[in-house]
Amino acid sequence: MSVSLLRNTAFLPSISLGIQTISSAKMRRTRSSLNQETPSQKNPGCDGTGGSSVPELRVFIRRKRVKKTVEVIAKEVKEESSGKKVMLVRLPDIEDFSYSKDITHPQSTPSKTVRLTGEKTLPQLMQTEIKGFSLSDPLQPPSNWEKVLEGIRKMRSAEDAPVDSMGCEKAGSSLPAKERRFAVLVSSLLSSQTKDQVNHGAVQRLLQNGLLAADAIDSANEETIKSLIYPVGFYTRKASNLKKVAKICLSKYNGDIPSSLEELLLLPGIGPKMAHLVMNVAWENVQGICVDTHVHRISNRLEWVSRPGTKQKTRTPEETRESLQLWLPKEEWVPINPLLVGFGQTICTPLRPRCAICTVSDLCPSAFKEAASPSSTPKK
DNA sequence: TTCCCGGAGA
DNA sequence: TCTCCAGGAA
Repeated sequence: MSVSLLRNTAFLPSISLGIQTISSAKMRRTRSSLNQETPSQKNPGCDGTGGSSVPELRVFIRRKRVKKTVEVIAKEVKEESSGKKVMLVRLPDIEDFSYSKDITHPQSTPSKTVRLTGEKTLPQLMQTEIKGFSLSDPLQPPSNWEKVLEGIRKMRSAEDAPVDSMGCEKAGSSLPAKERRFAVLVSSLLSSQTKDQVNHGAVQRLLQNGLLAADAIDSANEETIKSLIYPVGFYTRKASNLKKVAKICLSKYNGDIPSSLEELLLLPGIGPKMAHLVMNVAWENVQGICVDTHVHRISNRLEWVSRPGTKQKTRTPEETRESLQLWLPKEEWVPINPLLVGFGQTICTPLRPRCAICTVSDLCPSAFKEAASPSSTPKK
């Protein structure tokens, strides 16, 4: 729930804050590492309830890329007319506001997106924030990220990786819009856990056999589909998923594909990575960064992402996506995937990365920390 | 966390 | 011959 809220509000003009509870000890560490006074220290007379029952929250404002650690000075639980219980918290120096957090589902604790319940407009909130908190500690993008990206771009333009020519965005590019979208969906479904060249061949065979449309797949024999898509990874399961997806597209979307992230995720065999890819490519609607294993690995090696409130590496591609989206400018959300995938296939490989031939190794915190490849030439 | 599949590369 | 890759599902 919090995730979809976050997605829906992150780039709208509505006021949306990310808040996560962190422990007092962690908070103290954060503070001392930043060597700064807290807002409550500046304003000790606040009428907070104090005591250990008041959680400390980390607050950041997405649109301004500002992150500050503050203490909550008051907390109360209110029940709304709908029956939903909401925790209202008050933050120091922003006394006009309260922030609410849905506590009806207490199991979803680590990271919350909450809505402002006050009546201030966004510019007014910004003024308050800027007045209340110094901007000396904004949620900064990682240092030199633009240099790193530029360096990777240059390395990538110098050679070809499989992703350059075989990506799913090429699927059915000559088809009418609806068929093209379905082709993108099929290509995405098949391409997961599969070398791109293999996937490309499978999509071509489906196309040549007139099986790149929902109705055709729905009426086709599963064994036929299976033999056509072989040897993509997990072809048995994918043939079965393809049939199910075709049936759903036919019955619910008139042969077209779902146009929202949430509906795409309901399709069997479509997870977060592919759902974002399909939104980007088929609908040209960027809902989030398409994070696969390469983007996940490289973002962590560069220390571009971390688990919320910590410096630890992210553990899943989804965590990486959320962390990356906090600072990466939206115009980079689409290009970052092919860029890092290609880089990850040729140079920043999972095993024995080729740091010796990487031109941004001097900017990479992880350079030369893993066993290097005996060969200095990248594989194709 | 483990399994799924087939191919690539150590 | 063995290990690794790759994303989703259970």
